[in-house]
Amino acid sequence: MTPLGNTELKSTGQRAVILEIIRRGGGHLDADEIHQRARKQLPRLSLSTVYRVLQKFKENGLIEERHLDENHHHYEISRRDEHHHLICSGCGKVIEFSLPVADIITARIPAANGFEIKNCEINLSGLCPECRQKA
Amino acid sequence: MTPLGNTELKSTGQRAVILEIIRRGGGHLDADEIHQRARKQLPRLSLSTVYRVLQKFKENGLIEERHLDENHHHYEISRRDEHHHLICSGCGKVIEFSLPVADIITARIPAANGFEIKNCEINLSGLCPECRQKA
DNA sequence: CTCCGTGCAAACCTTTTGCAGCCAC
DNA sequence: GTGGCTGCAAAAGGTTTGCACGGAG
Repeated sequence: MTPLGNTELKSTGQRAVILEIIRRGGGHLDADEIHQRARKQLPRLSLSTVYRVLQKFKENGLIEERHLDENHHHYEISRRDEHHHLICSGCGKVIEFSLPVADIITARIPAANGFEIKNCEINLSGLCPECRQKA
Repeated sequence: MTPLGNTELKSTGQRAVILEIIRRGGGHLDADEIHQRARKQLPRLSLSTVYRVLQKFKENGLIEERHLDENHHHYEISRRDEHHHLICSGCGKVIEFSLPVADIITARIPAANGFEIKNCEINLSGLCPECRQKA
């Protein structure tokens, strides 16, 4: 098999399946969901392999780890744009949006002067219009 | 003993000690650190009590839960202003700053229209000027 | 042939829960 | 006196690790 992306990772069936699932997953799958979906094709795939593969993918920049809630890690394919997620605590709907938060902070916060922001993640939750109406 | 704040919580020695530790803690203690510090005054205090007290304090708005890293919950005394944390991954230094992110998003993101943002937390990490120089 | 990758089981760590006794109100 | 609070121990849930085997390069 050909290598995964431009990485030095060995290309295996498990990795191909997992990467494809993440790609198709719309971006908000946790390890357990990935495992369950992957098992349909690879019934003997173990959860620890999923975790190890996710770790490797992350190290190699193929995917990014998100923390949409405080209990799980979620994974999505790496993208260029800085984007964030707004989650409805009523129905679980996820709204994605772009906002250069790091730039805004650098520009507006004197205390952040000279600080090199490497990682920026926003966790937002609230109620979407539909759920507000119900409440 | 007098009630804690204006809440309906029963006032106990354990709660007073824990609240005082959080107050003095500069705002970034996790449950285990709180437990260890509290034990100096209450050697028999159990970790589960710490968790239960934190839960109660949170429900009653006395403290807020933060997620400065993905592995632990951190706690700080509730404040009025929307403020966030910039963490140096080199030395662990925490820079606090105010920024009405929720307002910025509401104003700039059409997709967020009608969404009621209840909770907003930013996780930022990077390198402070000193650590940048060392690297 | 050599390592890296994998499955399995067990360990780990933070957080939660069940239960019996205790204390603030 | 009663219901909430506490300590202890055990469980839960997500994630990591040790080990021996197997497969990619």
